[in-house]
Amino acid sequence: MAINKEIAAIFYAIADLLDLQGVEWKPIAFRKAARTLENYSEPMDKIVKAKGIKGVMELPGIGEGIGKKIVQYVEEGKIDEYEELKKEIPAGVRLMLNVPGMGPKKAARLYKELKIDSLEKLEAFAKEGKIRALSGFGEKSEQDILMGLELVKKGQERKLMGIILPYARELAKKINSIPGVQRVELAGSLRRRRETVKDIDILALAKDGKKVMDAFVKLPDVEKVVSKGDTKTAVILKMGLNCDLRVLSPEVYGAGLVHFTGSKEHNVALRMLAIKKGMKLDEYGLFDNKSGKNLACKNEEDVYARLGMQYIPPEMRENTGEIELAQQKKIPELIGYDAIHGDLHTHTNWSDGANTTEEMVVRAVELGYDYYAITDHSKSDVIANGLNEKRVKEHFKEIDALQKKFPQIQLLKGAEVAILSNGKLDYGAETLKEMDIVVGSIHSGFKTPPKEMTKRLLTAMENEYLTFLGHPTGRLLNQRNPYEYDIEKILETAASNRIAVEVNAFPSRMDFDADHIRLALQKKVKLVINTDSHSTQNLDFMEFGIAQARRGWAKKEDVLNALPWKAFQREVLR
DNA sequence: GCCGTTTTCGGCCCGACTGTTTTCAGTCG
Ligand SMILES: Nc1nc2c(ncn2[C@H]2C[C@H](O)[C@@H](COP(=O)(O)OP(=O)(O)OP(=O)(O)O)O2)c(=O)[nH]1
Ligand SMILES: [Mg+2]
Ligand SMILES: [Mg+2]
Ligand SMILES: [Zn+2]
Repeated sequence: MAINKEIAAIFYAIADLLDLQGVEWKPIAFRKAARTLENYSEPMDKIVKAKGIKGVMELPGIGEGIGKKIVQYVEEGKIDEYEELKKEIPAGVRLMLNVPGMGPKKAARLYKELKIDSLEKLEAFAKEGKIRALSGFGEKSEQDILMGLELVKKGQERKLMGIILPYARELAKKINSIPGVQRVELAGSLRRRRETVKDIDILALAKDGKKVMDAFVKLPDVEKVVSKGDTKTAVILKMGLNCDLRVLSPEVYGAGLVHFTGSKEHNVALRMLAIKKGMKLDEYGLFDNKSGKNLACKNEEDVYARLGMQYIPPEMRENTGEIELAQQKKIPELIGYDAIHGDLHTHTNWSDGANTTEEMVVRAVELGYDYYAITDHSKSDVIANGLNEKRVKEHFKEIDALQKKFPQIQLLKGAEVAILSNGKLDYGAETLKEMDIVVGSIHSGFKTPPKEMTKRLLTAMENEYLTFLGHPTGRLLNQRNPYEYDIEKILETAASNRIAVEVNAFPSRMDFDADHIRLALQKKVKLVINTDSHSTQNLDFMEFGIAQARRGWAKKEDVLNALPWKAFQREVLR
């Protein structure tokens, strides 16, 4: 897992360095391989050990050349070509690529012709007006570089989708009320519901693009205009993110939305498919090469259909096999956004939640849930004000009383029980047996070596009371890496012990991720989708968890809390 | 460097916007 990310990072670096050397095509190949590794949930060392180079060459975009490099990294912890490239090009030159507007061609020229090999030198040269001496560079280029350097210093990290989506919806409404705008859609990674987003991409349909753009850049949300045309405008928003607005004519809604939803890799794959079929695909339509006729542009369905494919839901558009599935008409019926009947991982102010149990239950009733589990922290999670056995009993008495008051919802007693370092659960059987839902979570010892961590989880999964593993990799987006263990082994055990795994919808968690979900489903492990709410507002996070499950190609049947109460009771509670 | 029911060689997505340009390369989405 971590090793895949390590190798991917090296491949991205190799791609950049080759780009700087003006090498053609190879950078694309290395980036494609890097992306394959990032999305692959089995660690490369395991594959190499089991099947050698043949094993890695089965993966898309990985052939003999790149395969050998993976094997070398697994065996020696380094890759020769990368070591060579690093000697040829100073690290600072690659960093210069982070400056917006600075690509490999410009960076290479600044390095070759002015010996600029660091961000500091770049700044100094720009300030002193020494860059304009180069043909093709001018005063404006120097200003752009200086402004770009400021952005690099700020260091923009990707933002949490769950935080940005509500804001983006509001912004979309404002754009929708610009005169002449007929329709607005969120696009890009937001529409695909990636767990993090770099920017907000919005598609607007209107006849007169220029008018819309003029009004758009005057919105109070806009801090600064980066570029502005009649059909494409990029701005920096006051809230800190960039926003790309694309305005297209309503007739090309479908082709435009396919294009602007992406992913890039999905688009490229679709376009190559079109080429094979004697057509051309862009944001204005799918065109027949011979007649030049626009064959499909109105709806997304039309575009896919004309390419011989089923409609592909946005959450699946990552070019990780969905195109082949759509060609075989085997796109799964993904779990719907209204399919969840109960939240199974929630907190109250008995531990570290902000609201009372009753306030949480009231909101759960409002959300229309059939059942609702209250799962506060266990005693070892002291910072989270975890409950000892005595307080658990008291809390459960309160829940019994609330059940009488709210007969329209089935309240489930539970706990998010710490999995201790020895793998034992934080409560004994006499406490656990009183519970309907037992969430097993790791909240300590994240750096435990993989072998021990695997054993720890296996021990926990021996516990007959365990219902599911909570936030199963423990990652915190932008903050903490996943803890490492043998995921395949754990999933196989989960399947045989009938223990589910969670898709945690909390915006900074979103854990499992899409690739782990797909692996879990391959192993016939059931999912539960929960908010891990610490307040009544948090209960609205459910849609993000469902999105994540859809990104992992989950169907309703794969998700335990998509079962209506009676079936849930029969199949899950014991 | 990868890949193949039209290819084992010769392709590899395609268009918008900008700056420095007299006709377009570079970057980006
Ligand atoms: N055909 C094509 N489409 C692209 C390319 N780059 C981007 N797009 C399309 C698909 C993207 O989803 C969409 C928005 O671009 P972004 O750079 O904002 O990427 P995206 O939103 O997918 O991810 P992000 O979270 O912003 O990094 O534009 C490209 O190189 N070719
Ligand atoms: Mg985007
Ligand atoms: Mg964008
Ligand atoms: Zn929790």
